[in-house]
Amino acid sequence: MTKSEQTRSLIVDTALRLFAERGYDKTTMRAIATEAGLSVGNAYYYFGSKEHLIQGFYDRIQELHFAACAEILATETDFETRMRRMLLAWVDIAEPYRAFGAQFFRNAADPASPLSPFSVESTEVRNRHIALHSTVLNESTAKVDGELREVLPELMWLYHMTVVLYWVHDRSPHSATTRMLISRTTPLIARLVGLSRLKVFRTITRDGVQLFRDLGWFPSPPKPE
Amino acid sequence: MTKSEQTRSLIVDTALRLFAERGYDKTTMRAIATEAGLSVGNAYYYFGSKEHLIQGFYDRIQELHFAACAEILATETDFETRMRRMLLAWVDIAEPYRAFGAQFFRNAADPASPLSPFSVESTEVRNRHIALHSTVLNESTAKVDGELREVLPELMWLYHMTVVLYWVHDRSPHSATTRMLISRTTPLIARLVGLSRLKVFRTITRDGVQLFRDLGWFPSPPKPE
DNA sequence: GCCTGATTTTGAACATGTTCAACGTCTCGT
DNA sequence: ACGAGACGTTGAACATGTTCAAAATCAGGC
Repeated sequence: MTKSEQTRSLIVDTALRLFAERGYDKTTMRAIATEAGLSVGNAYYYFGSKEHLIQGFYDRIQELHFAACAEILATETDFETRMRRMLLAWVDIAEPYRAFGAQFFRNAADPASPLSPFSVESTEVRNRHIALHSTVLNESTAKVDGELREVLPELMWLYHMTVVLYWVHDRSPHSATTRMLISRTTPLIARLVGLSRLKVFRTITRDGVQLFRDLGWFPSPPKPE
Repeated sequence: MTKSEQTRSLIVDTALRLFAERGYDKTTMRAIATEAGLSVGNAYYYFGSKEHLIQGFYDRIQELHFAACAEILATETDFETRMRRMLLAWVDIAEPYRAFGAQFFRNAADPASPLSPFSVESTEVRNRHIALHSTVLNESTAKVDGELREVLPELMWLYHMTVVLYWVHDRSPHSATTRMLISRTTPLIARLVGLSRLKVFRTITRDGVQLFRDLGWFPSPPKPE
């Protein structure tokens, strides 16, 4: 690890600690710089803005989530169970950050922000996450309509994002309500996915998949600066 | 209209004009105050923050949208057509604000913000909007499963919010992609709603509706200050 | 008309994210 | 070892949302 990488880590560590202690808004760039033992300007040399520090939060969560999923996905084969446990694991991991996690999504919802899950800058993280959903699906025993199968991981990711949106609004202890949402929607989804092969559904499934394809991703993701 | 109301209107008018001219971020509170012919502090006497000015934007859009829908809903009886035209009317009306509309949703996504469509402060606007969706449904010829019918307007509103989320990311000319999304999802939804009465669907519909009810609205909406 | 309290208005001061010109340090070819 | 250019660092200055004590204005009672 180079000196420069060390400094980056140091800044992210300090920032996340302070965010956890006082919340995002209450943590000033001056405080972060001071705590990390460098000047304000120097922090800006490494991170273009305060928002960019949040990327460290995302990366950390994703890393922990992937590790937690490895166990689950190695032993479980039922589609619904895999998906449910994968999502619940995410909630477990994100739990400590919930208090100030909401602050982050203010930026995430801004299409112009590089932190938006739909942004070009997030492509790599997003694709890695979609790949995780692929694994959940492909190594399961689920029987899925052929056409749907191809886009299903992306749809599952969108479903995950919806759960996250719900989660940031969730004030219940231990994110209980979000957990309920997950435990009760995954069976519904699994059933719908199963039904996708029925004749009555065939045409509607096909139309839906075709529309999703025609839209590509989001209409025209923000250009990289 | 009292003097005080006039001043409020004046501020909102000035702000919206400047937002449209230069965008949200580029418009400073100082500029708004100067243009409106008052002091910065005075603007803060009427609006708690810059964000609060955005409420004026929402109100204006809703008013125009309701007016536009009146015509449509008076003549058309087909459910899918009513819903589609209602949504397309929204896009028409919001079009001029699209360039900076995205900025607004940064706040809307923050659960702590009174501007969030899910917030307690937005209850009235939200209910009025849900009532509009009720009208779209109830005065149409659509045949819907009884249980589903009760919650469908709320679900339609959530669908509308999803379209709006898509719209803020849309960079295509004349919001063409969003329009395509609308024109092609409404038939799917209408078909699904129709299918809701089929036997295969009955149980899944019932479970979905029950879950929606159990969740209440969002888990625990932010308390009013 | 004048007093009193409420309402409204002011602008300077403050907090904080961000920029930038200047300066230091490190690397590497000669 | 030296010079040059790249890389890293600094802190003061800037921009802008927000606050607040003071002043101005207004409304109503006498």
